[in-house]
Amino acid sequence: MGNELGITPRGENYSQWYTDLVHKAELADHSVVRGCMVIRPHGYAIWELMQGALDNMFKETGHVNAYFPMFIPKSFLSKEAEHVDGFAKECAVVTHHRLKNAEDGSGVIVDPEAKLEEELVIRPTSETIIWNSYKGWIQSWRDLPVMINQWANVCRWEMRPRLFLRTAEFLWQEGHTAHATYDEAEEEALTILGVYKRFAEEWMCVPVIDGIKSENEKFAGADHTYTIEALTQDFKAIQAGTSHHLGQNFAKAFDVTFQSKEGKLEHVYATSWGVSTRLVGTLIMVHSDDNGLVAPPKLAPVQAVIIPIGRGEKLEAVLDAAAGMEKEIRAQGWDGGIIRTKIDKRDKSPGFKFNDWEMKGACIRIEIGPRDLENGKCVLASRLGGEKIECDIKDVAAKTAEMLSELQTGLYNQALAHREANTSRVDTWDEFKAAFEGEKAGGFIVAHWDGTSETEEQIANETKATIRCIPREPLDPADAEPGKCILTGKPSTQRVVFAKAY
RNA sequence: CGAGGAGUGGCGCAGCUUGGCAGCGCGUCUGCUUUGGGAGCAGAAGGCCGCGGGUUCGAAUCCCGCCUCCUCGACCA
Repeated sequence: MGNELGITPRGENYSQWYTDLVHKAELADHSVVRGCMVIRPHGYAIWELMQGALDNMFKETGHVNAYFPMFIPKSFLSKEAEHVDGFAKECAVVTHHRLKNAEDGSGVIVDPEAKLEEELVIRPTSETIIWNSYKGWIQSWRDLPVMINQWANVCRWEMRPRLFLRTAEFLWQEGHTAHATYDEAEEEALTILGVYKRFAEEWMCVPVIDGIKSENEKFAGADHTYTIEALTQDFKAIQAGTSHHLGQNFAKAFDVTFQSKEGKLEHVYATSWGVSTRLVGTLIMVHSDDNGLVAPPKLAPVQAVIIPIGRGEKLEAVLDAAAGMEKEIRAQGWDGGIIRTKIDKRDKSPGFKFNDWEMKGACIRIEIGPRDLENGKCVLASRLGGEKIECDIKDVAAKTAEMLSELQTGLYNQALAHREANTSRVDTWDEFKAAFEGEKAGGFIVAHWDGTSETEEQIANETKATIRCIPREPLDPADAEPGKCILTGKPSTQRVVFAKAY
């Protein structure tokens, strides 16, 4: 830890800052199980808000929720060759179904007689088990499209976990759709990409580049993969969401066919798409500061915190006023809901509470004490900027709502400015290498590439930078002009986005 | 899997070199005073020093074996 009270500053050790913040803001703990985390109520509240917003968007675009088992027969994984290659190395496997007491009294052991006939893989993703079901549900063009989402946990046995960003078990949503035509599946993949981009930018205040993954980086088993990519404060890219067009790969692997209007038997076209609790990590990485969590108002568990100041008889009057304010602020509403408001009545000093709520990312802090009460005033401070402003008590609800709106746009603008300041174009290999060397190096580097996997691999080997995506819309019109590959000098049709990634 | 580091009250750590009453800070509990940027004083509770073995009159400390975690690599839909 940086010191007893605060957290390690970002400039001193960014990784440590992130870990300190997650702990001190009470978002999550490391579990006793390696690679797994305990998501604490304050962190889970952010995830619930994300779920709520995304779930609405999925339903508005025609999807329904369902739930499939977490255990997948091992044989299912081998049905799609690329898919198993992509996940085999990180699967947890269930081999037995019973424990028993050891005969020597040393404790509990796995009962060797309870071995499963077919081992079960704990889902790293659910394509295989879901497509097994779809086979039974889809016979005719009338059964299509199938547009199902599930909220679930998945397990990927990662070698190097990091709270929220990469854990062995994580929470996510995964959408799995089936369509009659390639074009329809393509439209679906892009619709979801749009949902993800809108969620990142409008809810999380995180500007993202949306684009298509290179062959090296695409999902195992996909025809092609779309992604949204964000930039952190330490100049690395975070893949924040992906939407895959699976073509007919899984339909062929699981033999899912339908009779078309013309009476022909055809394999269906598929998509899958997901975002995970990694979004919580992304949120932290993009916005938070040396005083703790900075949460965008739409996703902040506490949008306004009222801190009553005073003691004895005077405190009673202050608490009365605070209760009245809380009621008005909630009723005021913002963004189509109540303003999530809390009065901090803990027996702690005001200074402690100020710091504590900054750590936990409360958007607006409202101070009220005897001094204010006499004048009919209170003091407001936004989590961004933080300067105190005086406000009439009668106006506090309206002012709070106004400040939430300012914070929501302010955070987005700040993150966008950071991304723009750290997005650059280079045209020579020396410049390119230099861009990724040293402590503060990185950011998005927009450069020409000859389109081959070999070149991408060589670039990654020498610089650790990978192609984050080929943007759907050029970030700058000139990016769409042809040029020469940064490494090989061969012809390139357009610039692509490179970065070191989390 | 490779290289480093660390396991000692709830949390963070010192003590180990040179064996001799298990300590400190934070937190917790009690009381009094305090309250506009992490309050003060007084008192209290709380530990099988990661596990197993060895050396010794005596081991947190020395020796051997094992386990776990962290950091940095490698790996990574």
